[in-house]
Amino acid sequence: MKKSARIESIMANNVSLQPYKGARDFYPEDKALQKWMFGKWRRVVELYGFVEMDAPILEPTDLYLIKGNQEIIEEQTYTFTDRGDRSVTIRAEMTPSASRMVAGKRQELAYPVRWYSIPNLWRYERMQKGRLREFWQLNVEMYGIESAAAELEMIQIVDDLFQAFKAKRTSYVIKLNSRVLVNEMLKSVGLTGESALAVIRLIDRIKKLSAADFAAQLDAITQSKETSKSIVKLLTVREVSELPDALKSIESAIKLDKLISLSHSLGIRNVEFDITLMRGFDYYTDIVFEAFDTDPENSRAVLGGGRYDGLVGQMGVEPIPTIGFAAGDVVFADFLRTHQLIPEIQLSVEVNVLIREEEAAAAAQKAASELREIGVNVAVDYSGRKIDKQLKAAVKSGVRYVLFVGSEEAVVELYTLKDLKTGKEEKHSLARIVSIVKDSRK
RNA sequence: GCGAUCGUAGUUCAACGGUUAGAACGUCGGGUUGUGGUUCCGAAAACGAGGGUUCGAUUCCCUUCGAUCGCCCCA
Repeated sequence: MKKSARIESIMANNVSLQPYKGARDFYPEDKALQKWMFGKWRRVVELYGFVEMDAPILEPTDLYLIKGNQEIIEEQTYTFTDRGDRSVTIRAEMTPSASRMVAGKRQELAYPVRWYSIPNLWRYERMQKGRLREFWQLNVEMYGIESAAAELEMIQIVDDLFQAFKAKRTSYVIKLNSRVLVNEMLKSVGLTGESALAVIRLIDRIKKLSAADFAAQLDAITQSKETSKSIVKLLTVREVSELPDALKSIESAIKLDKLISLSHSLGIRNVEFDITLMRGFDYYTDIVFEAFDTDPENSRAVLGGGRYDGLVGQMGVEPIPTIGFAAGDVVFADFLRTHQLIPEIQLSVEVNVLIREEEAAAAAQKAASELREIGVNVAVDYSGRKIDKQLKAAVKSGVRYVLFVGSEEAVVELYTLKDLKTGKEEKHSLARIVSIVKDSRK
């Protein structure tokens, strides 16, 4: 058999030890951190009755196209043709898959449906802080509730997600807005359709622009200094109550105001109205929200979402009111790091068995087996190195306990257990060792 | 897609248009030390890749790959 030129070239040059661009290798300590973070996410949403679901990592490209934005699909996703000549896309978000699944079983689901997932997603992007090509996302979606009770629950969950990591409320802020309100606001100054959309996209970037640049670009869209002026003035509003009467009396504005005051009364004081909050996609139908790190180090939204009542209906079935949000693992971890909320994380090995001399190998093996039977995670060092080397390696691995097994210990069935955290070591029976290790788990 | 900055042992850094590109920490082996520490001895280990200029390139130039940050976009 002949090797291809490509394989030969790869072998001559060695394969790269780097992970693919924008993707990460998860060494055990990285994976442990991820598991820890996801574990807390799961705990929070499950407390609210959300259940975990999942979907294929590959979907027909069509599924993503129904949302309309063809440009994004073409430029920002991994899309290719499979061997059966079908166009497929690696999932870049979870919402379409979840909507598809809801639509598919819409008659038999128990509403309200509360689903969550932590999928890995792929987007063909240029990297910058908080943005990679492969990332994980906590997706939380509730189907079938039209009232603002759903919005309030989402805000509570968002807050709890931060609270679960002991974040201070001064370190993050939850911003709220309404797309209906924004549309009405633009309509009130005579903007609709394309130009309204253009203004929305411009407002979305307002924090990146100087006041002069913003005004200039706004003028270019509105073609009227008067209109621009009114918009700029409206954008300075900080409270719903400061809006003009015609705007603050619309249903969405009232709902927004109520949501904010209810959140405050629940102790979530860091919820605020932000009329410049837009979110990139156009499918939001009313309330939108985002949570930000108050440290300017992390400028991207930690999470974001809103109400998109139209999405399930786009699968060709009756529409189902839906609200949801997603939190990215990269930005969330950045937030935790910035505020020093990541503790030292233990790997899953609990005991390292060190063998004093070759003759004790069988005894060590037996001790390890007995511990495993009772559910203790045990690794045995078979290297045959001197005991100090074995101990050093154990320390380096981060394991909490080491168990010394030599021929003498094997005879009396008392082993020396050393707690590497406290430095204490004592001789114990295996039964006693099990209870010590289990106690240490808390 | 565009722009800026940057690529030297595992890591953090050094040097240099010209012999074997240095160090620290880390790693591995060994000695001392009762089992992490101390200390001593020894070893492995790098110019991201490909072109070009040059007598000679790790150094200068180009391309490419990668990293970081920003723009665009951000589901």
